[in-house]
Amino acid sequence: MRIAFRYGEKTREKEIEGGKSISEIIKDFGYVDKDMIAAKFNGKPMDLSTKLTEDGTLEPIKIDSPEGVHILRHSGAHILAQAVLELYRDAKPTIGPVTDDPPGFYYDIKMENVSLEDLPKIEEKMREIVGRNLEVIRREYGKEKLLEMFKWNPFKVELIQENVPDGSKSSVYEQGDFIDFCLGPHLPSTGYLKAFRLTSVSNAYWRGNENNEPLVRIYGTAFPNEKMLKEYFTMLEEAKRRDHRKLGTELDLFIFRPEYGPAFPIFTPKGVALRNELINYMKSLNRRAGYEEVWTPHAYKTALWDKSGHMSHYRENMFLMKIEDEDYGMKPMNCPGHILIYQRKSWSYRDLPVKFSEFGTVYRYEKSGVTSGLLRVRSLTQDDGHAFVRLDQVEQEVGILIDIVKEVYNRTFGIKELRFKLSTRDENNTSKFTGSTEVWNRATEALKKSLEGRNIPYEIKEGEAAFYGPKIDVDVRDAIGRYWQLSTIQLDFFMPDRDHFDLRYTDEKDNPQQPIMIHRAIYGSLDRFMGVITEHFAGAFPVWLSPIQVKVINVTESSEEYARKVVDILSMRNIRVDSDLSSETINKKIRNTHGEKIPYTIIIGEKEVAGKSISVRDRKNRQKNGVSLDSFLEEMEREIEEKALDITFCEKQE
RNA sequence: GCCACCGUAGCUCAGUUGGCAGAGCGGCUGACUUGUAAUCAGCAGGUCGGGAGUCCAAUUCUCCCCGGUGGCUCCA
Repeated sequence: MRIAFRYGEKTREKEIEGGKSISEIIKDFGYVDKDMIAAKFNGKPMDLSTKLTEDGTLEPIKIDSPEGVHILRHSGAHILAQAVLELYRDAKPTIGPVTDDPPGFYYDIKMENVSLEDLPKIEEKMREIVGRNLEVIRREYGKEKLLEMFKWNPFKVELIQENVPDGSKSSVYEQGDFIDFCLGPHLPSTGYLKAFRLTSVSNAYWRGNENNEPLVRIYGTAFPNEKMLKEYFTMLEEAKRRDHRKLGTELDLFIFRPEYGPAFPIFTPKGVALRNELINYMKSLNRRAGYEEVWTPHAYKTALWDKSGHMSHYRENMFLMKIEDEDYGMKPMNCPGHILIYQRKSWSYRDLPVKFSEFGTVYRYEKSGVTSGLLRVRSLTQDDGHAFVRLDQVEQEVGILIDIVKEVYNRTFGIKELRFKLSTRDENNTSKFTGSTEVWNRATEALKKSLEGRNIPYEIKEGEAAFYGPKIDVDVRDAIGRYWQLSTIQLDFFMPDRDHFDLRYTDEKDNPQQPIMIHRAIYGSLDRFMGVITEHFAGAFPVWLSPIQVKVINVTESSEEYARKVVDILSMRNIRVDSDLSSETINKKIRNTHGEKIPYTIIIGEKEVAGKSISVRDRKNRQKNGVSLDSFLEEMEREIEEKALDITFCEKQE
């Protein structure tokens, strides 16, 4: 057979006798590399032990390549399962995949519960197995034989039944006494797994369904070398320091009182300062985009929620109550309120689009297990808005919104990593979606065009549209690498229709028409957004957002009066200023102001009093002495006005 | 919601054969008057998440609640 061998830029070709293994063939080419753990044959990853019988191209897979790491981790999962089986005889491994996010692997195992303290023991057993350097052997068997081999493990039996067609063969991987039903490929031997660690233990259900058997999920990760493993854990610790729950407490932005309201955030003065800045900024963007601000109540009779469809589609997430023998519901969404405002008069096609915005606080019952800090809560304030548009206006309106999303995230907040998702109707299951195919298609096309016209890469999530229309969602990562949905742009043909609110406008031929509603939020939820930016900035907010923008500290009592004067001037200029004029040492005061991540600290001592000046220190430890208060104010007001991401006063030349 | 782990002062955490509850930070008071990342001393602060049980005795053991954290199909 004819084999081409490619590494790097070079390709060589040779006639090879059929039936030789990949590692033998590669050796024939004179290639030796101890980091090679597998190879691609015609682009498909395979074990080094695979025997080739046909022509093709071979390429080595090195342990530090993306494919190599994947194989490494997959073998890590197998070694984990082997270790568990050696320690817990009754354990029954189920599935053990590689995960990208977090980078690593897990194995779901039916076994007695283990805690974090058990992990070192399992890890040690894994090291022992690695030390044995067991050869990893791939074997193929027919379905009957596989079922026989795994009859002790009902989960594997189920997997075999499901994945191996009758009469066909599939593979298992064997290392020492351990054997697993698996497609592979894997490391040549267990000794290649050098840098790994078990990270956590959790719980999952067979096939992710809570009605199925609970399984113990053990997480681990592996890297090509110790150095990369260490770096990964350093990065994780850094992420923990950025956790908004920790920073929120330290910086005094919000509190929770779970005994009175689990997952109901309470915002303190500093948190509200930040929140108000976010709100004011979004209000200006909304005005620019033609949204008129409105305000609607927090509760309505359920009659409204019946009409909007929430009572039938969203009931289990609603806070319901009875008042004077009438049923009421806290609002889970603002849209019906905005519809009432639309309905107050009649509209011509010339009036559209009609757009309303509201910082509307909504209440949603979330299952207790899914709430998380500010990122998933039960009372949240949306920067909500609804546009009532004609079908021919959808593309333009959505385009305006996408531009705002980009401006807000990329430019103003410096968040580059956005994930756009287009959720569409599942064509094979149209029953759960309302409206005509034609309208769906045209609307979905309009969303696509708005994205593609701006060269925005996006994922299509088929079947994940809301029942009332397709949508674009934007996700952002948190400190631990989890994605959270923030912005959303949703099309809705459902609430305006005859069965619901029967919205109208009059077209150019004097016929009644139904507008399409666009539900949109840029921050999504202010609460979640605050959590995300707290982690993004690691609590060191740009000046315009900082709850405290400047702190004034004095060196001794003799400079107190002058310091107070500086504080007064700053606060008259609408700067959020704090001061520490106590008898603590200057060292301590500086330390504190750094801990509070305050952008600028003004230091007042005898020299400043004498020179009618100030000294400014920023949170990056830079300092400018003896400058005028005016020049500082001017620069700071510029930073606030421009929403500058960086603090630069102290780096400017005199 | 389900499962695992966890719950001690405002915050971070100690506290083992079950025997009167601790530290640091923060707060308050006083002394000190300090020039660039923790001055010193004293004081206050806890139903050991809540309830029930076992025991002479429970923060500690058992059970039930309430919360928090992580996870709940990235398939073999």
